[in-house]
Amino acid sequence: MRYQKIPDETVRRLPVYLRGALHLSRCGVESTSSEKLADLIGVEPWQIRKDFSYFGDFDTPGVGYDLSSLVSRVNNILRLDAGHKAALVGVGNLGSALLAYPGFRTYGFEIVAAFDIDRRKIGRRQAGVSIEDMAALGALNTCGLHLGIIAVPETASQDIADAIVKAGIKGILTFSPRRIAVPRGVKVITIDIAIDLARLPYYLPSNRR
Amino acid sequence: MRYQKIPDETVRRLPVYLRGALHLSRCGVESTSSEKLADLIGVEPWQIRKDFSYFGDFDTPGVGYDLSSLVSRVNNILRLDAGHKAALVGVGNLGSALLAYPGFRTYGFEIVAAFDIDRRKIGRRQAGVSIEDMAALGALNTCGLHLGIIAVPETASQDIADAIVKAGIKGILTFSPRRIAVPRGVKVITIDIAIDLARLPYYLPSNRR
DNA sequence: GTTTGTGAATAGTTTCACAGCA
DNA sequence: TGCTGTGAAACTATTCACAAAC
Repeated sequence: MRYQKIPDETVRRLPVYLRGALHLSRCGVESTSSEKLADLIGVEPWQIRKDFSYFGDFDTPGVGYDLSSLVSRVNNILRLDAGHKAALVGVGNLGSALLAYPGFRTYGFEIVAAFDIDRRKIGRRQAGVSIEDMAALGALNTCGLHLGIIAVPETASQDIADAIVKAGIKGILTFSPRRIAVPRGVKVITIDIAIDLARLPYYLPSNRR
Repeated sequence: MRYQKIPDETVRRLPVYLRGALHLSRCGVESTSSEKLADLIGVEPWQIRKDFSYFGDFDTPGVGYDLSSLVSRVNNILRLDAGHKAALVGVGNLGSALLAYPGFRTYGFEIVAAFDIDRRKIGRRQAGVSIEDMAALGALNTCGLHLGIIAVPETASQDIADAIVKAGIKGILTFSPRRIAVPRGVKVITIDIAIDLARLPYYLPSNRR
């Protein structure tokens, strides 16, 4: 069933499977089944099998998944195997937390550059990265970076996006809830922290449903 | 078309519409059309109309949406109109950023209690909230709080979830990527910061699709 | 026996096109 | 005329059930 469109939902779940597989691996487990993995991460086993089936040739029936080949296969599909360097723009409260966040490493990401507009922060080092002037964003060009993380106030996010796209960034993770417009070929993923909380009350007991 | 199952995807989009409507409202606009709102937030107009149609009686055809009634209607659907008080557990890098995050207010949320395990933090005030000992989590019971935000290290998240559920929390927003088991009737929403970044490379140009 | 891979059935969501109201 | 509300069509994703592989 190779060579057809991969559902976006499948792509969204692959990192979840990857995390589960890495976790088991780190615990010394060498192979697993769709059922065990599903239990661990909280999905149904056939969902995992179906998702993997889009890519074909995952592993042999009857035997389960070999964790190390599973990990490298998913890493390869997601293009994570080479590792990725990212630039962070905005080193405020959230930006600082992101700089220190250990979870990026799980997927081979590393924040190697940070920019801010605040004179008092420029030149300082934080979590091993030195904070540069936003005006120097253009210099990204030469670094082989193609991922940017935006953690600036809402009103500035479009300007920053324009600047980093000009500097060669092809993928943006933004924490600003405002929509940002980018040219074709640039992919934006938005994490809006408050918006997920906003639908929690709807699902609380005693709701009308 | 009232009184049928509301799609989860619709519920997920309502806060987006709400934010757009609030934004226009704050800019002095009094009414809008599905097309203008759609343009602002980056969806298609029929999506908005369809989503609203599940709830019936939104506004009169031919005239557009009155913003203030739109806002109060959506607030009411999402059960945001009474406001919500939340407790934060874990005041590390991320927790501190969340305490200072202004975006929660958009939806009527307020963090009114914070807990940490670190003796040096307990008793201090941060962003107007005093940090309490995690051992005092049980005292939540009496506060009329039913939302909890978990920003503790992965390994501790299940214990914290158990503790706050015991203290009466019905809705949890967790930033820990590990699956949390909760009793029926408790709703968990997970924000996994790194996992969204992990699918960015897949969508980058030069991928095999 | 166990476990995967996958066509087929079911469920859910998006998109369209247009009737109906102001 | 302009815009919403919505049934129906098209599309996408989930779930099942079981054949094939070990």
